[in-house]
Order: sequence, then C-alpha cells, then structure tokens
Amino acid sequence: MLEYPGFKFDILKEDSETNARLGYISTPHGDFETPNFIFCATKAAIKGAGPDDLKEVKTDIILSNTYHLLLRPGPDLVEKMGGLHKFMGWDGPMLTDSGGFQIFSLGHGSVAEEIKGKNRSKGRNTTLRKITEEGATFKSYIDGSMHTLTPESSIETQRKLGADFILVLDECTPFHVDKRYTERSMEMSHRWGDRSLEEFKRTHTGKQALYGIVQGGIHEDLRLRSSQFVSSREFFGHAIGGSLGADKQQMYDVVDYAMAGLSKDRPIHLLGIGGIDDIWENVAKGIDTFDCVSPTRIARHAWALIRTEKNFKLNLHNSRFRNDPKPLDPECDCSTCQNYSRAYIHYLMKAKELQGMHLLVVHNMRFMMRLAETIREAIREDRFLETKRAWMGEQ
RNA sequence: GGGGGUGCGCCGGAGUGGGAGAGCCGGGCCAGACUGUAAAUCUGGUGUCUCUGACUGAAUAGGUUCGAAUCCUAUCACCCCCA
Repeated sequence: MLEYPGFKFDILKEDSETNARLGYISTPHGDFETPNFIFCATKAAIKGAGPDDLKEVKTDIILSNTYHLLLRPGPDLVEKMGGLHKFMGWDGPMLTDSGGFQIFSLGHGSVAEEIKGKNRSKGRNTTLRKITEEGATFKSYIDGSMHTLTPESSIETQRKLGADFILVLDECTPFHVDKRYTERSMEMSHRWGDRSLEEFKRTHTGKQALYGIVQGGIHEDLRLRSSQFVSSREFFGHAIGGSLGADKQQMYDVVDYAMAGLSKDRPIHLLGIGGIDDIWENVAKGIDTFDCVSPTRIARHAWALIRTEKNFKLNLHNSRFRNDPKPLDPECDCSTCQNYSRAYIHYLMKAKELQGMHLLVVHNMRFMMRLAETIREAIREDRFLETKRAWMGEQ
C-alpha cells in the first residue's frame, strides 16, 4: 500500500444542498483549506509578481511546469540549487504539471483556437514532433534541440524539481478528434498513469504526492471509465483534464461525468479552469482545487476582476478610466486598491509601464483569494447556494 | 539676402510624379479575444454621410487642362547649400 506520510486530506464540512465541500490539505510545505485556487508560475515565476506578493494576497499554493523547466534551466540545475521551492523563493505548497498540456498546446494551439478551428499562432504546432506509446517528442522552442517526455522522465524531472504535488504524464486530448481517437488516447494515458505510478513508487521519498488524471474528452462513458481507473489506483489526488468541451454547459456536463466515478475521499483538481462562474459551478460539483492562467494573464492585458462588473471584469485600457479617481474595486482590500486610482493604472497600462501589470496582477490574485475565502466560509456555514446567489446577484 | 529641395489623413515612413486612393507599412488611438502560459500576446477598427453605396480629400489661394497630389504662379512652413 502506497503511503503519503507528509500529506493529508480531510473533509471538514459538506454542503447540504450541493456537493461542495470544505477540505483541509496538509503538505510538507504547509497546510491549506479547499476550495482553493492555484496560480500558475509556469516558468518558476508568476509573471508580474513575486513570492512577497503571493504572501500579501494570501496565496496558499502555486503551480509550475515540467515541460518549460525541462527545457530551461533544466531539472538538474534546479535540484543543484536546492529544489524549486528554494530556487524561486516560495516556501509554501507547490504543484508541478507533468507537461501533458504541452502535448496538446504545442500541437494544437490554445483552447480557444482549437475549439474555433483557428490557428493564429503560426508555426507553433511544429514543435510537437510525435506522440507514441513511449512518450512525446518535442523540438525545443529555445534552441531547436529534441526532447522526449515519457511518463518516467516526467516523474523523474518532477522529482528533481521537488514540488509537493506532482502529476502523471497524460495526453491532453484536443476537442476536434473523434471518439475513437479520444478513447485510444485515454487508454494510453491510463497506461502512462500506471507507468508514472510505478516510477513514482520506485523512487518514492515521501516528500511528494502523485495525482492521477481523468481523460475521456466529452464522452460520458469514457469519462466514467477514466475516473474509475484513477480511483482504482494509489494516487493521492485526482485531476480532471483533457478537452472539457466547446462551451461552459458542456464543461459542466463533462465534470459531472468525471465526478461520477471519482472516489470522494481524495482531493479533486480541475485542470486549467478559472472562470469566475466556472469556479462557483464546479465547487458545487465537488471540485476542491483549480488552476488557470487567466487571472494573471488578463491582468497583464489590463483586465481587473471585479465582482459587480459585466463578466466580472473591467478593461483598464478603456478611455473612460482616464480620469477616474476611484480604486479598481471598492470591495477589495489589496494594496493596489488601497493605494492607487483607476486613472493611474489606466495611465500605466497606456504608457506600457510594468508597474501597471504588476498592480493588476496583485489585484486579480487577491480577487481570486477573496473569492475562495468567500466560498469556503459559505460552505463552513452551510449556505453555499445562498451565498452564490447573493455574490452573483448584481450580474 | 541668394540658390535648391520637400509639403497628403492623429504622428512617422515608403511609394507615386497628368487618368486619384479615403491606398501601403509602423506607431498612436478605439475596442475585443484569452481557461493544466512558446501570451507585457493576438485580432479587428480608426475622414464624413442618409453606409452592399455615395461624398469630401494630397500645405494655402489661384491658374492651365476633358481631367491636377502630379504642370504653372503666388503665399506659407520646414530642410539643405552659399553669403
């Protein structure tokens, strides 16, 4: 029986009207409550913010990416520098993605492009060379060198990086493939999952915990099979990955399909999802953690997350903020909202001053943390739906 | 003071040198997209109107011509050379 000695997942409270639950996760680098949001520090850095900012906005856990760090600076260097925590100055809980998403994104472009059948990122899809039973071969976007990611090498790399939570290598199946491809891909991901688990056990140190990933595209029967597969293996937690469909309703359906087969005594992560409404909807289905580049990316593109605005956001590029003395968000307690006006942030963004991005990144991160706090309090007090309705009320 | 050159759209550049072009490339400006980040990226728009079509427009004012951004005259602005 595989033990995860430094780790623990407890369910503190379950909502009586939905499947939402309040959880508690312990790791060697600290504990945190769920539901929670994991910020993406893909290349061992949150773009536009540092560890001090993460602490200031009360972030619990962040994520980094095996694929990017494999190409540069390389896992051996990170290991030599004392591991990812020390290397990047973050001493809290951390997760690394396996590189599975790059098997998708470098082959097909972004989620939106792939669903809409566009490919505005010309040439990008040439860096994924091939996917075989053994693994995936990439051409480095940095120096053109060839790299192969196998389930074993992904685990080995993640071992050297040293994040608390690590993920099995999977093929993140795109939307525009037929069911037959999705099924075969899922079955290969399952074999990769077993190989990842074998490698994990072989070199187990007790300092890391492994998550299995549910695939199966948009198909109910495949999602059920895949979720039953990961539940049957000795993973610490589960992650739902792959194509979640073409629109939000389909995503919610896919999460339902996956949840049907997952054992609920393990933490469940929904990969790559971070829309504000998506978080409310999926917490209600029992999702414990989320990660998404959106809060920090849209911040760099001048969008501030604000509860009362249309689609929960405001574009600070817009000329109407040119002489607006108000803070970004009157409800927010972050340093950006305490100290700066919309006019100043608008100006910084127009002037392309880095500080503008930084201020917006800090605000959006704090927004996500306040959202998570609100959700946890609602579950704790057993009034999740009531809180959700009130929170969304002004939309 | 004399000679030469250049002037177009919010700005800069390229190009044209009697049959136009509301054209090209940057930038700016106005919006939008973005969901396990090759993303401080990418896309669209940017004279006016009654908008599938019209109208106005090439420094300013005249002139030549069937027709002028293009040729002529004057004026203005800027640049270069000479004094």
